[in-house]
Amino acid sequence: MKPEVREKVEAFLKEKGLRVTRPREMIIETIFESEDHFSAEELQDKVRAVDAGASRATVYRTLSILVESGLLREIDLGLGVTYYDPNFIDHPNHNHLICVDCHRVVEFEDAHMAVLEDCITRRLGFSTASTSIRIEANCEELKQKGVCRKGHR
Amino acid sequence: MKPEVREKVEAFLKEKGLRVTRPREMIIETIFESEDHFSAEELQDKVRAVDAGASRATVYRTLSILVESGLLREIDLGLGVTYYDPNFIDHPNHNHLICVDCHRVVEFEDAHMAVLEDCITRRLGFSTASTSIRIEANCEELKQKGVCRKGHR
DNA sequence: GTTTCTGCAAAGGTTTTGCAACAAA
DNA sequence: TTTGTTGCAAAACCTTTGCAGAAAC
Repeated sequence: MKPEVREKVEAFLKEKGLRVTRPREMIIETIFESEDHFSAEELQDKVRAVDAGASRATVYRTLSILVESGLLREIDLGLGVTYYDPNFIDHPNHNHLICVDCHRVVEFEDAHMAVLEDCITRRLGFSTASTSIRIEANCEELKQKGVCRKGHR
Repeated sequence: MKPEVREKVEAFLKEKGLRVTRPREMIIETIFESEDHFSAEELQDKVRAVDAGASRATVYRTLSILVESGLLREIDLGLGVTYYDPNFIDHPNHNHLICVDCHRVVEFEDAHMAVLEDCITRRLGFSTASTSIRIEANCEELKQKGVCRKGHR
């Protein structure tokens, strides 16, 4: 876990008066030790691998707390399960491109996009306090060579 | 149902050799007689209101067929239920702005956005065959006046 | 010692599916 | 008549919740 992330997480726990329990600690550690997106189930499997684990209920409850605090963000990859993104602490303005072929997710930041997004949003009568852009696309590699790095499909 | 929509839907049914049954007819008619987004449950309620209705299973099965055919698109409004958008036949390139405050959904098309989206997508190694952009935003009206037209929250 | 948290198991809600009866072509 | 479709009910899924025991502070 990066120092600045650890700092924010610890500050958050202290501020909210949340108790530092073993399951909670393990879950938070596991989430922020990687930049990968994950589902609740994937998280639980990871936690179980390094420790006694935590119950499904505790996993969901901890996720819920972190999302509410803004440290973690829910993202929809169109797979019918909620995924979570731990990278918003480091990159508050990133967006996602989701490959509909291989389900690969690529994070990107683009200043032009941010400006344009802001224009459009205002024009429609909204403010940009909390926007997120998701692009669904097709894998060029798959289209041309019939395969893609992730190997799905 | 607009003529061009009816044309495409009928062509699709014929091409796939799908039978024109009463429930199927009613469901398709109901979907495309309005431009509203809807959930499976909302659709079933609407169908039930004008006719004997159709079972939940048939509603879901018909939705599934239409989505597969490209006549209807699933959209995620972040409400935990799948919503459907019947407007892609008329406006294949529109995008959605979703108000996280009132859940209002605004459709928009923007040429600059389309170009930029294409640039970013290519730069990342993907093709733009099937992209969609979703902007989450806050309602300006709600922020300033404490209410918004939809009345939620 | 309080207060919060955990785990379990049950419940909740949406979507899918197996199967026998039924209807379209 | 043949083949595809329907409806029902059950199952499958993911996620949430009530509650009693356990753990943090």
